[in-house]
Amino acid sequence: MEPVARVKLADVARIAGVSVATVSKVVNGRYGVSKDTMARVQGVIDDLGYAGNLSAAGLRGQRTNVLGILVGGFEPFAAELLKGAWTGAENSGYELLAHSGGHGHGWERRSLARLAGTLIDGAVLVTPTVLNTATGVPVVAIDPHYGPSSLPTVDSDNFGGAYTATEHLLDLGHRRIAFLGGRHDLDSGRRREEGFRAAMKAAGVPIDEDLAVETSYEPDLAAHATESMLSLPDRPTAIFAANDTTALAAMDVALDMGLSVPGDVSIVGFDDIPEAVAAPVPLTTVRQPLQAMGAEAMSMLLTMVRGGTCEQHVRMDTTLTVRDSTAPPASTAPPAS
Amino acid sequence: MEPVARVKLADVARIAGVSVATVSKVVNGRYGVSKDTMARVQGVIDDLGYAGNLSAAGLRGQRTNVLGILVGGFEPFAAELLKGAWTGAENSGYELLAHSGGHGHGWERRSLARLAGTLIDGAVLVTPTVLNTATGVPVVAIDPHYGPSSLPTVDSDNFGGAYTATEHLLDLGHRRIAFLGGRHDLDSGRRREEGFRAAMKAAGVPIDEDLAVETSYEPDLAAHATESMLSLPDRPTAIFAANDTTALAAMDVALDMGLSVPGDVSIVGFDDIPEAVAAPVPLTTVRQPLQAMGAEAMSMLLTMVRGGTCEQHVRMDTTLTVRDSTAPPASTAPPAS
DNA sequence: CTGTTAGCGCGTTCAA
DNA sequence: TTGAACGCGCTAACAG
Repeated sequence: MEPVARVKLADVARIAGVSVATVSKVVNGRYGVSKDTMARVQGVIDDLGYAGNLSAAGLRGQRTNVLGILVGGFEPFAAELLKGAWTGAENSGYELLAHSGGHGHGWERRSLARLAGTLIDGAVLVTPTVLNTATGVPVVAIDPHYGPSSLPTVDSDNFGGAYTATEHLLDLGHRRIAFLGGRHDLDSGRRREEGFRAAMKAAGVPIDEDLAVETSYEPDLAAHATESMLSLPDRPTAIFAANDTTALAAMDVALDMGLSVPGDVSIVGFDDIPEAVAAPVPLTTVRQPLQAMGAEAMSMLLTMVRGGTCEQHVRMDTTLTVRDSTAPPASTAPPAS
Repeated sequence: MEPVARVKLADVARIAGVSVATVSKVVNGRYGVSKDTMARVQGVIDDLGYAGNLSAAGLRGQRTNVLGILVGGFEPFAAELLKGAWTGAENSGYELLAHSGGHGHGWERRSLARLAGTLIDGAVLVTPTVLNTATGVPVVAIDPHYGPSSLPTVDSDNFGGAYTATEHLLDLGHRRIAFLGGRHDLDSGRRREEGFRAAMKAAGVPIDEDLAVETSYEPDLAAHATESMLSLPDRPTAIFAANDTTALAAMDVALDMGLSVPGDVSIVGFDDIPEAVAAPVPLTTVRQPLQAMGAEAMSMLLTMVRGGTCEQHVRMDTTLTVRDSTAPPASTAPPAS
């Protein structure tokens, strides 16, 4: 026994005394229905609270008027992009469907395959690493594997941001700087590391490779690495983490170890997620305009689904946002200017 | 000519030299396929990168292993709930689909009708005002129209939170307090107003009804109302807004008018969205544990889709979070203790 | 203007 | 162990 029968097109048709085709036309605002019939059918639709089944409509028709945002998970980074994408799609006539496809490798291709064409008319892909563009619907990538690719892409100046952040630490007098690297399978991750290394090199400061680790942006890995490094006899005086989540994990560890931030160790992050400013010690970080990036990607997608063409690559600026987690190293006098 | 053909079950079957039924069994791990066949089919699936179409599978089958979070829009409040719901669903074996159903009245019923049963096996409804439970799938409501209803519900102590916030302003010495009310069609909105009124009454401070307006949580309406009230000869010395979004809109207006916050006017919000702490003047607000609420709702939903029964009503505590947007009124000495 | 009909891609009988 | 056939709810041709 079905718990409750959902009302379907055929129910409306039966009660209104017309065929399903006619109801479909009314629902979709197609021409070829008399005013009378339309009114009667609409009345039944309202009475019954009928709303078309998205799966069925998508499976049969060509369009759904729904756009997708495909992410690995609803974490703070993706959530900011979501907010931006939503504002970018307001009054566009499209509904939004955000899909969290699980963490396994290749989720982006899988998500796309499962949704594209039938459920969504186009998609924004967040940090995709595998790009199989054979999907049949317009796709825009945010912060993908290989910077600008075959897909229209939105990213930010990761190299410049990392360079500036490292310079900031160097200017404060830090020399022993640890680097919590991100994901090497993302263009952004590699560029942040390049920016770090370039700034160190330009300052003539050698990098202790034991202090440069990769975390894949996993907070747990970052926490472990931080604990090891801060337990060293000659521990680093500063940590540059390739994203805020790992920076905050590092901060937690440092504080738990009884160290002062920034007194004993300075910490810089990357992204400027909302959690950065709300941290125990407000985090100095490289700001990416995440909401603007989401809105821009959505705007590009809208252009494409409407048949237009858009920029192949939009790069946003990053800005260093200095808060309370960075200061000169304790044992060092401020650098002579 | 189709742009690109998506790979479907039939393609896999053809290339593997078996029927679609066999491929379907392999995909869904059903019994009745020889090891050899299974391996060959799996190989083709991997080669082609096949992933089943969600619409078709949902339309035909009974379950999709996808849970929905239905919201009016991806704004900060909903985004926090999303983050929590995501953590609550990790390692559950379910994918998540967040749907932003547009702003029209009745979006929650419409969203549910379009997704439930075929696309999603259950749903978390965020601030629904119309609850037609005839959907056939388990549903959990967060912050609904009428507190605990026929649906399992998660909310927070809205009355107590508003009472405490008002007391805070009264304790600081404020007497002329404006109230930017929320949505009367939400239980939470009415309770916040009740809390405000109860605290004022308990303190013996009369409410100037001209200073108590409803904004429906619309920032524009809040901004207008604030501008009017702050232009009064005897303007209020404090504003209690029923949510952070309207509180921040009020703050913008006050600052734009050249007033000091909290020097000229104190402002208190409700929710503690991430934007509250990042505001020009960090906002004093009543904190709802939004992420915990999202996680709890998802956990209840998981229990239900797995056939269990869950609490009918979970109420979370609210806590006043004092930041920089509140202070004693300028012209008044601190109250004698 | 209205109704009949044929699938969209898949899961599930049931027969081979 | 495998495959053919049916139908989920809907849209789009086309026929009336």
